[in-house]
Amino acid sequence: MLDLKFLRENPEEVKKAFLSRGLEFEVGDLLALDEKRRRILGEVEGLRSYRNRVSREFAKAKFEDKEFLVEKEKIREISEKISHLEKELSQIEEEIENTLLNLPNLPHSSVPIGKDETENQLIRSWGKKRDFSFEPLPHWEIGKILGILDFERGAKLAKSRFTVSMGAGAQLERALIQFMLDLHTKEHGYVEVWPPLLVNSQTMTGTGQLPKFGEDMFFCSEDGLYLIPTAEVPLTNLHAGEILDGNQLPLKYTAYTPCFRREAGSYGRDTRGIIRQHQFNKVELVKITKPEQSYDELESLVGDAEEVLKRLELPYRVILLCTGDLGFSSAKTYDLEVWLPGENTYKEISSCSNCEDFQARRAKIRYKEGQAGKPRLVHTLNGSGLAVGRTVAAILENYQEADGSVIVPEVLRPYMGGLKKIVSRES
RNA sequence: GGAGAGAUGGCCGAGAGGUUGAAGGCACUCGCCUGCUAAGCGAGUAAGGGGGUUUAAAGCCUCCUUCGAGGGUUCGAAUCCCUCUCUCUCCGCCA
Repeated sequence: MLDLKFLRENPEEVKKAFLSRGLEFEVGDLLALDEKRRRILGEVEGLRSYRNRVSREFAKAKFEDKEFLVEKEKIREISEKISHLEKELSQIEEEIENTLLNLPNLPHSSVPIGKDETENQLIRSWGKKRDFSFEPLPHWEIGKILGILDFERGAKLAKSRFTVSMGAGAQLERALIQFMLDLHTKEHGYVEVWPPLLVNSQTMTGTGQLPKFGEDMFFCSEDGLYLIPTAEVPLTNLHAGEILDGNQLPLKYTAYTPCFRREAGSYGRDTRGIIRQHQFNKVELVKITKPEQSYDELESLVGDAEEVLKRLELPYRVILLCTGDLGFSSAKTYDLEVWLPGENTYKEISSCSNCEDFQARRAKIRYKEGQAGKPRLVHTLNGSGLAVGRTVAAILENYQEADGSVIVPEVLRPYMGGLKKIVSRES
């Protein structure tokens, strides 16, 4: 959420920042509303102050005095006026809140200006694309040949964009989750969390999914709960409403969770394979930091995610998103894109963002340095470390052999009972 | 799902219509005292918002709000009434 004070003092800067995201927003109305709010607030407070003072005197007064009765009537009228103004005030405040909740974050100054993904910046590439002596297949073909990915039965059980993983396919998901969690907890210092997969609307508002993106989520209306689209939601909101001890920052959390997305409006994109599913596994990384350390922490967060790809020996590149491609809550985002030889393309497999105080302001996550001083908003960061389904796809495509079998990456073998090669399953 | 009890500051806990933003304790901070430690003595320690002061921040001054959330009664509500949420105990159900 945008800081109203910042907007008040830098209206032109804010306008320009939104424009760089492709959002035309007239700040004038909001500022006028804010001015009106402060005017009425001043009036209400003055009246309340008067009422409080007189009421306190009543405590000592004789209740039968004529003066008391007259004054009492007067205060009654003032109270009516107050409640009238309060109603107006809360309407204005709601309108302001509503507007602010629907505005995206401001891009960081290091983010390149650009209108869409074509203007994203390549930061670095890693790994060598393998030379195939045969035509590499896309992962859905390999999955079918091996009998480890079943799209028809997924659609039968639920609907399209649901897939059943069988045998080594299911095992591969589990092995990857275990491998990633072990890496992040044992070597990168993250605390493992197993959070609720259903959360309430307040939590969804804290990280920015609501009110704007309700359509993208599965919602259980009976209970007012949403299925999480990413573990970023419960992890970041863990400390919602809290004032943390500055000495404990940064906090680093990791969680494996299934993620649920309705993918409304993505018809026709990635319709084949397991790249875009309604339900997928992901290991998420979240950091809660002081403002002055958040950009260093973003770099190391990206490194933590990259390490997974390096150990799996999957070629990838790091992309810095331009202003026009930036997510709603993010001030700066790096995407990791893994090489998919079967589809001859790079595909996003991780997205690492610094949300600065955007989510912290919504979720009221603050910290205090020692005894003295005011609470300050923390910065929140999140990144995939990694999307598990897409990692499976990348392994199938990068490690495929001419006979249709797939070599198991070395680091995963201990997690697969020593399995070195996935061969066709007798179905 | 049924019955009952409860929700107060960083924590524990008093408070039952009127200078109570809230006794007391614990914890913490600063000072004093003391070979060290412990104890003792003194002072202090909630958050949000508006306005003022300041180049700005910090700080300071001032006002308002907040005792789970929302609404009501009243000149005045932590205290009375209603609704909701959550926690605990017992019963039922259940992996």
